[in-house]
Amino acid sequence: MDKKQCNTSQDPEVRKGPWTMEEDLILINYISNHGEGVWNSLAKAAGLKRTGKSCRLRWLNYLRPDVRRGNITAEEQLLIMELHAKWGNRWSKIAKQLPGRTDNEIKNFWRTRIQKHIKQADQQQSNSNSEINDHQASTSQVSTMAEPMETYSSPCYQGMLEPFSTQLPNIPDQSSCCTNDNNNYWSMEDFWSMQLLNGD
DNA sequence: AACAAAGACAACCGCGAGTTC
DNA sequence: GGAACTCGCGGTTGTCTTTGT
Repeated sequence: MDKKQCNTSQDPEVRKGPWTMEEDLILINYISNHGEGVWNSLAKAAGLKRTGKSCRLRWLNYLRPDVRRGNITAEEQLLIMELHAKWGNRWSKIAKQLPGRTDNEIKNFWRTRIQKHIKQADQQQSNSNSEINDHQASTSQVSTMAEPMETYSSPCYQGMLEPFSTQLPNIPDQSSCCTNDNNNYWSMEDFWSMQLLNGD
């Protein structure tokens, strides 16, 4: 049997792309009633025209009641950077050290925020040290970052930590940053409140 | 006000590991 | 023992939003 078949079905019935609120509700209702199970069967049993894989991802990254959404705090940023230095791109491993955060969220955070800063810092560094450190400044660490930072000698990481660490005294309250500042997200807490009220 | 570029996030894909039969 | 199947991970792409011109 072709492994790909279970992942990328040719079935035109299989939906792709952004999840609708209705699909989210179906998935939440099904899991709250039956629990998590074999995802492919779950998708079918729940009546969702999605792959099991898609359902799993949606549940883990977005719908789970313990998922924390919203800004990553300075404290978390520091922790991510420390753990990335230790383990490299082991996002799921890093995510386990950050309760409520998903590997996908951390991965995206790293790519969009931290790599940008590294790139900038690296450019500044290479500009100032271009004559001295040609071989260091021209490494490909920004493009992949696939290895633990401990293997890198670039001083840009040192500079990276400072802006975050200086923010530490002003770490915002996590509960407020996750709810009040994200009006464009509909709250999963609402769903779970509804579930509780419905006695499900 | 309209458009383009950049940023941020959600979702998909391919692959390897683990499990079941 | 090995084929079939599922799960989980990391990389990549697509889409929506925000910002700048």
